[in-house]
Amino acid sequence: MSEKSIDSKRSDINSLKVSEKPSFIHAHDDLVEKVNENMPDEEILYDLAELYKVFGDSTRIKILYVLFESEMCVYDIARLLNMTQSAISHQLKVLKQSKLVRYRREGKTVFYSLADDHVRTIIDQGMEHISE
Amino acid sequence: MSEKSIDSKRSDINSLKVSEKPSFIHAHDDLVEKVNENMPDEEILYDLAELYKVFGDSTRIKILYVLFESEMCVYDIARLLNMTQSAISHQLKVLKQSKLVRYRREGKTVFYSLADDHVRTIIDQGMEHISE
DNA sequence: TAAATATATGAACAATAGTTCAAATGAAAG
DNA sequence: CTTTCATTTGAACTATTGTTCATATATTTA
Repeated sequence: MSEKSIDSKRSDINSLKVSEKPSFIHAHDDLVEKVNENMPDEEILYDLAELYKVFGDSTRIKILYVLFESEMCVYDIARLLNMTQSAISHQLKVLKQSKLVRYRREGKTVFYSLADDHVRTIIDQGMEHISE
Repeated sequence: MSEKSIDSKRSDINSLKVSEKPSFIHAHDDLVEKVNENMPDEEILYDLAELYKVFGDSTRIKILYVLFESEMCVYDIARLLNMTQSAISHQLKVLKQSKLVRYRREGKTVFYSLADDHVRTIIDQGMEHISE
């Protein structure tokens, strides 16, 4: 259980009076306080982690890579990745919820495509990192 | 079980002869074939997903945000995030293994800092995405 | 309306992962 | 070399998650 409390806005180290902290312990109060002030809200950091979770599965990464090149229907994505249509559909749902892909219906077929260009940038940077 | 087979290099849809595919099913063979040719190797896509998994936890995101501002020792990070020192140490290990942070020892204390600038770019892009 | 195709969904199962707790290292100071 | 502080590590527990299987929904056509 890692994503438990998203209600408390900030860490509360600053709410401790200096006098309550054991003085013999190595600690850099001024630095901690300064950094703490510049931290984004807990909720934003949580949402950010949720976004990266979506990228953190190789099936979804493959789907995104496929959509880099062309919009594609569910059945073709499944063939291309050699996976069941159900598995792909489940993952497309996740991608849809994160607004990373969009879709259009054409008769019985649903075509998926990339939602915006952040996806490319994020993946490009990741590629650079692992290529070092 | 999602990250099972990393040995097979590419999807094998193209190894099916056209005559073996049921003809009544909606499919776009030429498109699938073309996209398949441009797909990176399975292993690379797997590593990429592994990298994003590291970003996909709010504790680790917070640690990275802290290190944006300053190098910091384990104890102070734990105080700042209001978590146990052990939990932080476990997560720092993960970040270390992905080469996202580095550390230097000074006496009993270990200071952690960001490894390179890809981290900032990736997180900045993620921030942009969720801010829309 | 019934049949066929394309996609979506829900429950179940197995595997993964984050935190806690206890204990082990590592380094400096007495 | 024993004690103290800082960090690391391993095992256990729980929660989360990706796939499968069966079934449901949606759209077109006979």
